[in-house]
Amino acid sequence: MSCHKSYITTPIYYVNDVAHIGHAYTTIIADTLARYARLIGEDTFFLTGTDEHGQKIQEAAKKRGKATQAYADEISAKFKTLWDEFDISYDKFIRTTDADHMAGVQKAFSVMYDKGDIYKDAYKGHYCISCETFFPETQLVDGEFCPDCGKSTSIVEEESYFFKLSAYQDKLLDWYKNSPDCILPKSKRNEVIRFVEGGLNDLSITRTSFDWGVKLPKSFNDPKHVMYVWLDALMNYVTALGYGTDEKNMDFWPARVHLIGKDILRFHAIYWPAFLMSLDLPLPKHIGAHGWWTRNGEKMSKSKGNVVNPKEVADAYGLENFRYFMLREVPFGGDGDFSQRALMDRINSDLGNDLGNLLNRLIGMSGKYFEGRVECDLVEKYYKEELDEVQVSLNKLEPMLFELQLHKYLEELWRPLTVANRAIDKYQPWSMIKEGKTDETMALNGLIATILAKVSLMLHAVMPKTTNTIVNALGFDIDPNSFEKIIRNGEKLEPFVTQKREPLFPRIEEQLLVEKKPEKEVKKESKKEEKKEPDNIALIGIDQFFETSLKIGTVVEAQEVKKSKKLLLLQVDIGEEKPRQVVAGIKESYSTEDILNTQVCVVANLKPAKLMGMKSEGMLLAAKDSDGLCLIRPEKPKSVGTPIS
RNA sequence: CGCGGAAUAGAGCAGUUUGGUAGCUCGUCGGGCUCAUAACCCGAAGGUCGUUGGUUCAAAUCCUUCUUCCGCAACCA
Repeated sequence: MSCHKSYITTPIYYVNDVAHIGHAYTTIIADTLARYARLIGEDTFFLTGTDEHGQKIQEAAKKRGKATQAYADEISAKFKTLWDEFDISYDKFIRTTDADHMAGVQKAFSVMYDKGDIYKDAYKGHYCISCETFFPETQLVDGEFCPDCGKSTSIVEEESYFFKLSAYQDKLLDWYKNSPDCILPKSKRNEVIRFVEGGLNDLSITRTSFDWGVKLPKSFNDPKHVMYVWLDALMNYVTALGYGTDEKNMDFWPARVHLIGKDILRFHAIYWPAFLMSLDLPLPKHIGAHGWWTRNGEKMSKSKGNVVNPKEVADAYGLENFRYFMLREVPFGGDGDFSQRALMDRINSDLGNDLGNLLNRLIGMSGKYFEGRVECDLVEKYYKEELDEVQVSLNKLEPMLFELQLHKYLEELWRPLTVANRAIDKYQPWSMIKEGKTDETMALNGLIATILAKVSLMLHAVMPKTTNTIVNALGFDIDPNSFEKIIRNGEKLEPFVTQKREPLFPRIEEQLLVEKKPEKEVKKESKKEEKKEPDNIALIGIDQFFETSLKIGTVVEAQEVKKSKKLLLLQVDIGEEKPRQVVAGIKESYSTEDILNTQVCVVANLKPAKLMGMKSEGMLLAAKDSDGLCLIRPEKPKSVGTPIS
């Protein structure tokens, strides 16, 4: 092995989320790699955990009337429990609220600062308080207003520490170019390269607007700052190994692979390596970004009620079957579709027919012809050709795994099963036994057993318990020792005796879970969810409501905005001298014909904003859910300029 | 013209670097077999390789036109 230490990570999951299939997918891929690494005898460290800092958590806890830490404890425990139920073999579950993590982050901050990569800036102007974001002069609307929310930006309001990300642009590009596999799949690497080539801005890495985070080291004597969530979160990958504290496991660094979802690619592929360079730490070998899961071809969303609950699926169909399905079904990096049909097909066809049934055939034949005895001594003598064919497939496997080509890995791993099933047909043991070819028949059973053993060993990382059940029937256990013997050294199986057993993968004839609820129920449910909202939103007085000027307007002109997916450029008459120009993000749901000469509700006293270079002097009221957007219109035509209240 | 990717059998995909008989999995149809979970094995049908033009003895592959889809960026007042 090229590296005898294997460090494998998942992201730390944000505790404001509920665990969904995406979390499960990342974690299962990582678990598979970790299990395989252990099986081949590598010293392995597998990390997962939770990200618990940030304003959102602080607010969420407050709303529920809980202490922030208590709230974080609660949700973090839910993730941990889920992974335990999912048989995830993590070596450490890190929490960003762990004392040694926080100490490590502070240490890193000092190191970066001493290196000159962090500077404090009183950032003159252009900080939007409500968006908590800085904007360069060029992006501001009319030289003052926030391009995001249109509110006035402030000049000296917020001070912040900055990380000199811009200084690492060339070094990052060198890394991408010199390490073709640093970001997988390759298409994502290209994306990152293009982005970095476009120029990097320095990164604001502290906040003063909330305090639920890691404080700066005491030596800075600057207590109002807490570290920004990405610096805090990303550092977990090394603090988990003892960075900045006992350094106990730092010899696992650099990571063999960071597994992530494609949504957080930029943080991992740009910020993280830059931080590491600043800390003079080596860079990870691979960053693997996987795609999304859809449900029956549709995007999953709460309002559609079609979110896949991984626990529910695992309970119904079997955890390891589900693992197999997720890894086999989609090419790494691509989006995958979850449907019970596809899952059932995989279980019945791949697992039941090809694998489980092969074990049954062996049990049947050995039972009928040899009272269950299976011996492998003569396998090579009679079936060399088949053994060689199997070996060709096995030899291809390992590189695929560490290149994250799990679907190809499993596809290739199934070839030996076909070799076995075909051999039975070809040599017809039921005829051989009648002809007195006892040795040949025994050897054929030995061949099947050998193939089952090898496939089980190579499948173990994906289906740990199931494969152990199989090899137990073949008289041994899966461990690094048996792996070494049977896979690496090609040793023969010891003689064993088979026993009848229930099929490993009973056929599934009907969907086990009730599919998507009827439309009406879904709507009810989403209404319920919406009802919850008011509890969380502060009440306002009527005066405050009247601060918003809403008016009826008629769209007198409408045209598409070129190069924009969402924007329409409208002229709306709201009873003033001239129609207002409004840039509305409704192109995906409304064409220019749909909206021309129709009436809409306009927010008339919004500060002007600039969108893709065009001035917008108002906004249209609309309701948006996952199915798209719907304008709010007067039920009957009203004269333009009519106030709404 | 912001950057990039993709379009191949009913479905999902490989093949394109380096032009030379279009392949895999599932599904469908036909046959075989009985050790086995209506499982297994063999065979067949099914594709003008998105569109236009070109280079070439020869194009899914190289160049060109257009169309559609998808990422990223931008943007959602």
